[in-house]
Amino acid sequence: MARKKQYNEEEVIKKAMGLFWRNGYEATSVRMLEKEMGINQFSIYSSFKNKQGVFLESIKNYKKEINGIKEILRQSNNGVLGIKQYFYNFLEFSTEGHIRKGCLVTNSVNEIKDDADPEVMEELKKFANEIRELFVSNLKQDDKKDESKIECQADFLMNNLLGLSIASKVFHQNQLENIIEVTFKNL
Amino acid sequence: MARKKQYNEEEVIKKAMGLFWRNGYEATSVRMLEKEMGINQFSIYSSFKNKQGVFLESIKNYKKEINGIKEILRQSNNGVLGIKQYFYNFLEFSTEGHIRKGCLVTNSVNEIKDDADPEVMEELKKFANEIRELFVSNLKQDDKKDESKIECQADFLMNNLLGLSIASKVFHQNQLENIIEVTFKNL
DNA sequence: AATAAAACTAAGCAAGTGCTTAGATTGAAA
DNA sequence: TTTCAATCTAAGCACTTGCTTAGTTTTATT
Repeated sequence: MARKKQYNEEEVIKKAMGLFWRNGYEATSVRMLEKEMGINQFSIYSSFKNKQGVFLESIKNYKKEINGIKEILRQSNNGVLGIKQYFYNFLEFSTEGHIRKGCLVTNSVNEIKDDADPEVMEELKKFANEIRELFVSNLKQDDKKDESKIECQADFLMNNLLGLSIASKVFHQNQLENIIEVTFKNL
Repeated sequence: MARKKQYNEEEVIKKAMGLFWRNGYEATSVRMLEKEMGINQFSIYSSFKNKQGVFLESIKNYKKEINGIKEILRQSNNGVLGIKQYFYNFLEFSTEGHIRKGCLVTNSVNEIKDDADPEVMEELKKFANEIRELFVSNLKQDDKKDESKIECQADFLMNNLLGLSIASKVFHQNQLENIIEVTFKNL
């Protein structure tokens, strides 16, 4: 007794995610989302409540895609080397054609004002910590490291991952590879 | 035979810089600049041409303030240790009250779209490379390091500096200190 | 005191923002 | 085949954006 949706919500979110990733949150207008997602504003608002809703859903989708990479590492079970591989994957992942997009989460952390959108910020912090925990569990796979050293190294690795997202916009490919090599040299 | 300006351009730019730093480029409107700088829109446009002009001038001012720190290090002449000190200074510098603002340049690199504002982007890249060169010259103060190793380490250090700017918004103070310690542990 | 150029104020412009709503279209159940 | 709620389109809402302009005030020089 009703009409069927003419679009698939997951499909249109993927497109929205791409736009947010390339463009940033604020710089992406609902009109642009309309075009990119290929659906009318009304549909956007009825499916995702508002622009923030589209963004939160985009972050969820991003998580899913990242989880794909994470899973590979978790299974490989080779500690620090696994993390290093993750860094290289990340470098590829954050590049589209010749455009370096960085990491959607890092970009957003930097853009979104803590107090202006606490809900989104909370989501982003959670995400960053999930990756950090992944690093911790991988570091534990290598023997003879005490707990506190592992925590420090995880922070250090996160810092370099966050940095790469920005560095990728300013530095050349070979510099980015240098960075990864030096980062893992003494771990 | 003309009226005198009722404001000092350097003074109002300092205020503008603070606002851009806290708020980001896009999120700062000319109306907000009016209030913060304490002058009328007309004056803003006649002194600095447009919003981008105010921003470029703000970056120059930021450079000046950073140069203050840089000079201390240059004179101290103690290589890697000098850079480490710079990192700690940066951490303080990027904090105002309890609010972590990160680095104005890093924030901007992340926000400004390469092709949308190439002029600003060029300025930011130059700035990043100036700091990198400072690192290179400090690294050379320590003996027995070959050229290529120094270049790699400079990239690595820049990556950690860029990272800190974002990490400071997501992690706690002690984690930030951990990061610096691990970064310099094996240099 | 008269002049005129620079600096000021404040109103206003077109275009863009996030979001809503009135009305036409669809399509599965009655 | 009729019904009617979900889905669509497109126009429009109030508000903000960067920037301009008409008109007033100031002030060093004549």
